[in-house]
Amino acid sequence: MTDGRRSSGETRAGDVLQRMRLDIISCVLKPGAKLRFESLKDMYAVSFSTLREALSRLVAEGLVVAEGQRGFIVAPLSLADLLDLTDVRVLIEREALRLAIEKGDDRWEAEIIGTYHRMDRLQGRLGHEYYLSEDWSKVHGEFHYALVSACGSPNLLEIRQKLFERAHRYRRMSSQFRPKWREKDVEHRTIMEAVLARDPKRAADLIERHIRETTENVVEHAGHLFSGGIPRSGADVAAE
Amino acid sequence: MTDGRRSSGETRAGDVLQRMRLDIISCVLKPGAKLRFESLKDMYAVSFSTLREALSRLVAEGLVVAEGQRGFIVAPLSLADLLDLTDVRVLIEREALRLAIEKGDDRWEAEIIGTYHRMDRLQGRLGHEYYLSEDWSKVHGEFHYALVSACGSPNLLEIRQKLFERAHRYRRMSSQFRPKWREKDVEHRTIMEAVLARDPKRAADLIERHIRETTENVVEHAGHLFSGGIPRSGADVAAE
DNA sequence: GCAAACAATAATTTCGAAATAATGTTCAAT
DNA sequence: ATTGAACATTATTTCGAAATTATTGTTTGC
Repeated sequence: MTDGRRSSGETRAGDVLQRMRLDIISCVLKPGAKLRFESLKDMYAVSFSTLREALSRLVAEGLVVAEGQRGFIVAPLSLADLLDLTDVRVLIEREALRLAIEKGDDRWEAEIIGTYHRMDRLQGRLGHEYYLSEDWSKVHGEFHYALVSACGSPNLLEIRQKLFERAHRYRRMSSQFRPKWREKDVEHRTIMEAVLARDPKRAADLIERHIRETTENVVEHAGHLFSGGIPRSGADVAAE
Repeated sequence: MTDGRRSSGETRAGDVLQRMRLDIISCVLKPGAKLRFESLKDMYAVSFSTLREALSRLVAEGLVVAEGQRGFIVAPLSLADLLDLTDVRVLIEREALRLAIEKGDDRWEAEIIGTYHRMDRLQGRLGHEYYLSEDWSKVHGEFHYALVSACGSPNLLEIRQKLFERAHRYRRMSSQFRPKWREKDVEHRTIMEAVLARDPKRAADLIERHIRETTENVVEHAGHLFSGGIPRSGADVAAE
């Protein structure tokens, strides 16, 4: 074993999978970028087959695209995909939140309050550009997960998680253009309050607005980064 | 190349993936069964790595479960999973159908009528045990896909497809106990009529009933095949 | 007789070389 | 100058052996 930090019970391929997923979500590996095996082999210090396994799983997650027999690329971002993703996320998040509010117990409430607190404090510590921090993104993700975690549906949670991760790449695009993140902060608190007050309709409406406003932010501030209405990869643009 | 039938542009791993998926869905590979590499290597005539890639993708699709460093098993079926799957499918199918009815054009209508016709004729040819036929299952799947295909959301369609395939394994369980498939036949026609009449509410209600009744059928006729009512994985049980 | 430690076996997981497909280049013919 | 075929190069895909890890069976000490 070359890396002692590998968590027990995990295969090396699973380990690389997680690391690559984070790198794609955080755009270290850029959308549309070609994934050459030689580079990746150095980057993650594993062999062809192990890489291939990780890439294959990422394909099924929608973060990587397999191009026939021409290798793999990081799944491109496009306006069309963002808009579609947003609609599907709204559907899933609303339902998951509704169910969680219906079924959640004390422990669930505590987890929400806890993650919100951590997110809030970290935010204060990081200052006004907190949204650029990967640490904050992590806690932010945990907060949103906590909200719906009590929905009782493993399938819904799994689908939600994959969509959330894909959406993070778009969020990151707009974060570089300093959007109105202060408003987002208030939204998180408002959502939490509605959820803890067990108001499913209000909570669902708030989470929908939360998601849609973020999307609008991306379209407004970073929409010009997309080639057009047509979903095209960065590689395609570079090739012109 | 050992197999000339490999479709162009496809990798061998992708080919094995498809074949394994069909074998799992049709329960040639039985739920919970251990997937030993030696057997699979003979069965699909490929090497370790190629198999591993196909298995990895199936893990991400939820048809196979990776057990730490103890290999792979076919994803087990359980009552809890069936019930959860049913609820999520209802959510997705309703929305997809609503959108399709809103956006569908003439070509979409024609495709629905066409697949229904094929399904109906094949059924007549196959006689009263048509539901055991894999050919019929294929057309049946195409009919249900046709209904929602015009929804305009690639993400929704992809999620729906994966859930549909997973559900097929449960449908198959009950089909061996001769459920009331004749009623299903009438339902398909009724659903089609509601869809073509562009009645989203009625169509969504019908598709929901269609899905839920099939689930109830499975629970009633084949529920005893599940280990217990409690949703627990083999790993959880072993850990106690 | 039982349990723990150890050895033997059988499985999975990883590796890097070999095969295969895609891409880029040269060069002749129009 | 442009096209296209043949060749060279580069990258991916596949393979099977080697390393690692789990499982089974055996022995040893209590």
